[in-house]
Amino acid sequence: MDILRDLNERQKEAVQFKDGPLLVLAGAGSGKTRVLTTRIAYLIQNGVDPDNILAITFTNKAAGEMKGRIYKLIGYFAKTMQISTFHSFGLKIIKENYEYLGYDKNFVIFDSDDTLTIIKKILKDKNIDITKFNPRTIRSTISSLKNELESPSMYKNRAFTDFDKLVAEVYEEYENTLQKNNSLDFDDLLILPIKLFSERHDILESYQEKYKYILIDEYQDTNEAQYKLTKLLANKYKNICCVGDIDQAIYGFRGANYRNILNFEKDYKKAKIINLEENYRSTKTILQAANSVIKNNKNRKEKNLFSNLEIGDKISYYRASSGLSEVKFVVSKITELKKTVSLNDMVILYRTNAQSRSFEDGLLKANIPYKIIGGVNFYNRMEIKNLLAYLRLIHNSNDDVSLERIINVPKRGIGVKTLNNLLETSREKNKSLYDAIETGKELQFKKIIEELKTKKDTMPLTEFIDLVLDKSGIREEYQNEKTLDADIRLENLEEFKSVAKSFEEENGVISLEDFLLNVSLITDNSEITDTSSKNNAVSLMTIHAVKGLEFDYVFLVGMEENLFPHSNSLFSLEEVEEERRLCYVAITRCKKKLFLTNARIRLLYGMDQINPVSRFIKEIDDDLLDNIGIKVITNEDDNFYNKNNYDEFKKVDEKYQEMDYNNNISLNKVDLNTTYTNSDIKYEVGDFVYHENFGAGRVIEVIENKKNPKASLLKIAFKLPYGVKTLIYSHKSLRKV
DNA sequence: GCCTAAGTGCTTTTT
DNA sequence: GCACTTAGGC
Repeated sequence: MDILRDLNERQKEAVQFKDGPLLVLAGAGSGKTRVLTTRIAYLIQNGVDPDNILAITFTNKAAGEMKGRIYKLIGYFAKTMQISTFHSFGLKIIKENYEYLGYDKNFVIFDSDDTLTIIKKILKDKNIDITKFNPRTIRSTISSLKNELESPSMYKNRAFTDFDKLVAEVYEEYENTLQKNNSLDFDDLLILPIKLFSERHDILESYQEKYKYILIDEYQDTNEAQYKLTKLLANKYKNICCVGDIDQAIYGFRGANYRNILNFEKDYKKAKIINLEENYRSTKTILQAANSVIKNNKNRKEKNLFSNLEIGDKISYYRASSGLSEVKFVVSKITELKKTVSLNDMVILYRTNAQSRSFEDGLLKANIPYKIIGGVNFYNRMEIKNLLAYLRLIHNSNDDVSLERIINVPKRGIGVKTLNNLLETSREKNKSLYDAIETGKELQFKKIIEELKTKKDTMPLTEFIDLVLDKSGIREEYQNEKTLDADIRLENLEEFKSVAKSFEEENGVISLEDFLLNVSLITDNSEITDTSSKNNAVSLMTIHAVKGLEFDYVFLVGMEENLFPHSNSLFSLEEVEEERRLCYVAITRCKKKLFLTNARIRLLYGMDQINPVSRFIKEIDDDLLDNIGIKVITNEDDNFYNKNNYDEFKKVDEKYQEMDYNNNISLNKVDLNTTYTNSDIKYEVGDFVYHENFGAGRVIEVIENKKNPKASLLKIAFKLPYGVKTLIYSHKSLRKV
């Protein structure tokens, strides 16, 4: 079979390029995955041993998909090939070298929840006020440091502010705690292999020999650690093929650095570079919209992505009066579409997970099946985490974090006091909490675990899980409760068992150890949330989660300033540009028809927010947009709100909601007869104002300039998604409401 | 030690 | 709006 048959010239070139460094700059929808998979097949057809190929993707989903596609091309060989995410590849290396790295065989991986618990505990021990220093911020700072390969001692030398000094201390303590618990965090999965390779050249060389051909997907999203890891591995043979697109770099917040792409030529002399610029996915209209948005980024390389597909439909833009009416609009469109189109071809995309709920409600009411990808995690539910903690403790009795979690679950009368005593003893005797248990109710708990330990290797995993549920008393507790909530939790536990079962079916007999390690890798992002779905369902997900996928019909919702671009990003150009790339990713997922929506007022986190139209909408050429319903983006329209006081917003909105849904036209006739002038406005504390970028706000302080009253400043409180932000402004950028 | 009520702070995106 | 924490009564 001719695997090259359907490729264009550029794609062929990329596939056939054999030895040496190769960078493929692949625009959205240009057949990137196809090139990668075909290239792998081609290498194998031309004599490369599949065992010598390493392919790295970003998500488990992408890895799975790539495996499937290679399997289709070349069959059997695909099974043994190493196709995985950076993190699972790292885990593999660690498993093969745990002793050298100083871990016991039964090490476990802590997810971000566990690590947060550790950080909180360290802060408590140090008597640090948690309200002053946010544990999450500390955690993410430590994570960034780790990904930048900066050790606690290195960081100490350059920590000068109070916060930095604290982080340095906590970081050191945190690393000790992980070590003591015989555990790793996610970042360690990348760092430890690097450590291993840097210290042991012989080991590095054996891996270099094994992985003679390396392929990396989504290269623009690699961070320092990932970059370093690939560089080490590729250093000997330099058969490295990286694929990426700077315009789709959306993981800067996690330390990814798209400049790794720009530096490729410096890193690998005589690198071959191939541009893929023909888009096979989207209509001309959609592609043009995407291009007109992304061209506003200053930090990028100009490129010319084109489509030879039809012009297609215009993009529908709907500005709803409220969050609710935005939902109604989307649901009504889906209802209409589903008469002729499969629900599987539709997706609702949003910037933040919090936005999914209202769409869920709407779809539920309309009886439209949907599935949520990502979002509130199955593995994050209390009952699952508790069960996992049991399993982990059984597997690794040094795991203090898990022990603390479950020693009193279900209630055994072991409270704070007992636990503190136990902590004391464990510290004195330098033992793990588990080993420090000698008396009392704790001992009964220990006996349960001991008994389970002896049984763990005597039965299939699913049976063992049942045993844990019974012996621990978890099942009994929920059964006795007889509430809907408890029933759901029981169901979730059953669901967890079936996850274990499918692991067994896939891999044959699986040890508790392998199960735990595998589960922790999918822990933080699953696609299990699958509420009402059969085989036919609308997908809901964040834009981050949709990367790499495509849909005929895309609803991109919440196109408002503060939401998208997100309010946290507005203060830095770099971050706004990342938001813009995110928008580019969202638009380019769409094959046939794109819907953009937003709301004038929305209820978020319990408060009303009034946001301006997203700048990304304004960046799209007007003639590509088809405005449905009320007339939009005109100044008159925005002024409509500005002319009212805030309390009236809501009343007007209620009216709007009825009207714009049933009778769009009448809205244009609304005239409030209020005049508005820009000069000589006196502001007082309590006045409502409207700002171009931040939306509605309220004056909390007037800082007068007596000499020049017009230069007086105002302290304004804006209601942003997570509370109130105060900013100081001159009159100029504001309008009184 | 356990339970409840009240209070607080928060959520950008993910392996 | 929610999840998590804390205080105080039992």
